Amino acid sequence: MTQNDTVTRILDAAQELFAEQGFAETSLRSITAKAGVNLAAVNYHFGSKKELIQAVFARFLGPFGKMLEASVDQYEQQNPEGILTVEEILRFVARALTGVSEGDRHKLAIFMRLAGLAYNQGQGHLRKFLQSEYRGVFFRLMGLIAKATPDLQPVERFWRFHFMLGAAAFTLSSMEHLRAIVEHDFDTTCTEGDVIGFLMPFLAAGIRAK
Amino acid sequence: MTQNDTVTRILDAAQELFAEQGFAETSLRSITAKAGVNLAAVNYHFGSKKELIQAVFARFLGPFGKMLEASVDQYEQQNPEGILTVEEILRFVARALTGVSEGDRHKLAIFMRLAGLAYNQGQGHLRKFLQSEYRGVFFRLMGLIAKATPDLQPVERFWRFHFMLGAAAFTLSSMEHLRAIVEHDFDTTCTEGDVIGFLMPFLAAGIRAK
DNA sequence: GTATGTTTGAAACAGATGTTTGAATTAAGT
DNA sequence: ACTTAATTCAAACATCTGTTTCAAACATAC
Repeated sequence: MTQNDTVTRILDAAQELFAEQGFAETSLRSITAKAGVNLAAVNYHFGSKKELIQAVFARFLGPFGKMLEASVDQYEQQNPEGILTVEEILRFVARALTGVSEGDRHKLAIFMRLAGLAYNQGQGHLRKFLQSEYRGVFFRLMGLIAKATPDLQPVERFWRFHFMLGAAAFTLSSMEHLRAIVEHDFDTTCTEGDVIGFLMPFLAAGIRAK
Repeated sequence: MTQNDTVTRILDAAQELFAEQGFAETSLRSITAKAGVNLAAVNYHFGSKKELIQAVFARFLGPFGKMLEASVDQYEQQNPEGILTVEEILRFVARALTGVSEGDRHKLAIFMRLAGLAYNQGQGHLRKFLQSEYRGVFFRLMGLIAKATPDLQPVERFWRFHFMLGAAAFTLSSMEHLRAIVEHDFDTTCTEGDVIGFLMPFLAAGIRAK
């Protein structure tokens, strides 16, 4: 009801509108209108629109990183010297993603869109913010993949890792649109879990091709 | 030298700035300034900013579609009843892409970045425009892939097609940045052809996983 | 060379944007 | 209860946006 409620409602509204329209296309006025708060509340609580975008992302990234590291830690404690397969790594990632985003359908799409934009944009506040917050999780993941694909040349593994990242970021970030197409063209519905279920064997097969 | 020159210079400048900054983030004033033309020239020659965005795409997508259809036509004439493998399809696409963008080494990366942005950024009009103008090429490609993967469920094939699209768009659009990382971290250089050489087996293995 | 249609140019327009202000309201501390 | 700090609110601000205007420059045809 006091500060926390306003902050949360702004984050919720911004998250949803960002997922629907993108960042530049979403105005602070539409966010505050949807949240039912005053326009000035954004600048009061977050400082600027950029910081609001980062806050939306941080609210997802923080728990995701912790959840992923926790499951990996737990595995490595129970299986010292154990080596994860690619599928197991992907399953850890998927579980962390869906675990964090459960209860809110757009959270995953937002995260992926932000990740994709920050990666594509050669510079900007998004990329810097993402790099500083994401670095630890990123390198940990890379290390696991390296262990799982010992007979792959480092350079090719680097590229394949980014192919995976691209397929995931690109598809999951526009999942809403693609799911609408599926519903229209194939008369079927796809849950978020279905898409991830399709995605994982694709990625696993790609990374150990040939 | 008169009209055509102004139109071309606007398209060139817009193409480059869109790829660097995105659509919503690029103003008509920055475009006309870079092109060295008057601000009103955009609305005079293209009608609106939306139509300018579409024109940028049409200039690349038109020749690409024609070149792709031509090579497929030629193949089907020489090999009636022949069925292309996934690798051969990808090679046709790659050849059409590099063929259209030859002469400008960055054109492919720019277009891929634009394509990625078109998916990720809002721009509903772009999606509709691309769907209505290039449905032919899209469905033709889909049909070829369907023939090459007969034992795949249509819905899963749809998703895998977009996984491929995502891996390609994401990676090729930020190829320059990723190549810089490779050079720094692995002390090796990767040509554009090398990356495509890494990409194609990854995609082929992914689309016929399991 | 004059008339006609096309393209450019500088300026203004109408509206939306992120941000700031300062008073009013609410909550917290003592 | 009184003070103090935190929060909300309506309004204004400065700037940027895409678009329009209309006269000047240009090319073209007769």
